[in-house]
Formats: sequence, C-alpha cells, structure tokens
Amino acid sequence: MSLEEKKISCHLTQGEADSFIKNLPVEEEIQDLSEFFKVFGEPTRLKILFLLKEKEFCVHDLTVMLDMNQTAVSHQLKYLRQVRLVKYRKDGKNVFYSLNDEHITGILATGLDHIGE
Amino acid sequence: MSLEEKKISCHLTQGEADSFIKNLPVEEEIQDLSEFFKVFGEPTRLKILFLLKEKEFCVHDLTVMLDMNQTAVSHQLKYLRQVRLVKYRKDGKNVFYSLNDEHITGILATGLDHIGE
DNA sequence: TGTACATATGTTTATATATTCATATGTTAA
DNA sequence: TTAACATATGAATATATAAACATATGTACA
Repeated sequence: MSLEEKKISCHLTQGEADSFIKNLPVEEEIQDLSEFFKVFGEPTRLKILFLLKEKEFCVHDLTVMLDMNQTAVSHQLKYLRQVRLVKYRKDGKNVFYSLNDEHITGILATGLDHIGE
Repeated sequence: MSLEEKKISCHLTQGEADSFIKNLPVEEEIQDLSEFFKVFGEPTRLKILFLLKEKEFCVHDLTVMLDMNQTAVSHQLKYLRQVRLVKYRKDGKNVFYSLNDEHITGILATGLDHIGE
C-alpha cells in the first residue's frame, strides 16, 4: 500500500486532501474575499449602500436619513471608500457619495433573495 | 412655500427623505441581510464553504485540510448550521457536513469575480 | 476676518466574536 | 467495560471594530 493511499482522516488520503487544498483560493484571495463580504455584514453600511443605490447623497443627507451621528456616518463612508465601493465628489461645503461598483446591486439583490425565503 | 418643499439637508426636502427611507428594506430585513453576509466575511468560514462546495466532509477531514484546531472548526460549523448554510448527517463516530443552500456557490463566484479585477 | 456650516479624523470605549482551553458526550472495537 | 477516537460545547481570552467624543480641517458668506 503506497503512502498516497493511506487514510489520514475519515475518508481522505494525503493525495486527496492535497488536491482539495490546492483547489482552494489562495490565502490572499480568501482574505480579500472575506473583507469584501464583511462590508455587507454590517447594518449601517448596508443602509448606506441601499440609499446610494438610488442616487448620490451628501454626508448630511445620509446622516439625516439614517438618523445617526455624523461622525459614525463619516467613518463608515471612509471604510466604504477604502474598499472602493463608493466614490465621492466635492461640491463646495458638501461631499457627495455614490456607488462605485457594478457588483453591489447584484450582491444586494442576491442577499435579499436569500433572506426572502 | 410648503413644509414639504423646505430643504432639511443639502438637497433633500422632508418628503424626499421620507420617500427614500420608505424604500429601504425594513430594519429586520437589514439585520437578516447583514447576518447573512457576515457569514462570508470570515476567512475560516469561507474556506469551509469552498471545501464543502466540492463534496461532503467530516469534521476531522476539515480540521486536517484547514490545519486548524478541531474545536475552532466545530464552532464555525455550529455557526454555519445555525444560519442553515450547511447540513450534516451522522455516520458512526463521524459527522459529515455538506452545503445546504443553492445560493452559496453563486455568492462565492460573484465575490471571486469582484476581487479578481 | 470671523462665524457658521459640512466633513474628516484620532482616540476612547463598548461590544462582538474567533480561537483556545478544558471538558463533556457519544461511538466503536478490543 | 475500558480505551481510543470523533465531535460538541461552555468558559476564558484576545482581537476586531462600530459608535461616540473631542477636535481639526475646509468652505462660504456676512
């Protein structure tokens, strides 16, 4: 019996295990992917994204509609900026934010579809 | 000038703001949705899901392939069970886990598509 | 130029949670 | 029925992070 055939686990040989591990996304992709999904795993960010799906808004618009602290909204917008899901333009005293990724609407729709069962 | 027309924010009247707020998913949906996405926002859970996408595995299989503490794996499997993304069957000493949701593959693919740009 | 307004950001605090440790439960086979 | 193995789980710990607080920056306008 070769080394390859020896079970290292319930039903796995070393060779089989290696093969499954090899087909996993590499560590960096896993990290990036989890950070991408993490964005959507927080209620405030979700609400911001749902609002921006309709049209661009300035920070104060969002603060009013979300009924939240301006600071909290700004921090979340900074977060969304860093992961490049939103972009912004300055106009006088205001900064207008809008979506910057065409996947967002689809992702949100899939999620809604899921919980709507 | 009616109350409706008075700006309460940068460019919003009260009526407009109310309208956008009304079109948001209700609070409970937002909560459910964020908890759904939160599942995918963690590297260990992602790896488990990617592995289970191939075939069912017992806890020890996963522990070996992920090179992780059995306890940590069990805790994440419990989590995944609770949000109904995996199901399990017992077979003697082993418990085999498999995916329990047809959205998962699509969600993962969309995410990979996103980070692959 | 000073005041009000809009936004950003560093720090702190409170909370959530991933992992580990210790241990319990359950199963199989000697 | 005892030993070895597989899995689960409660508690402790360490870390991440959302929100709040204090404050800074930047803009417009009187």
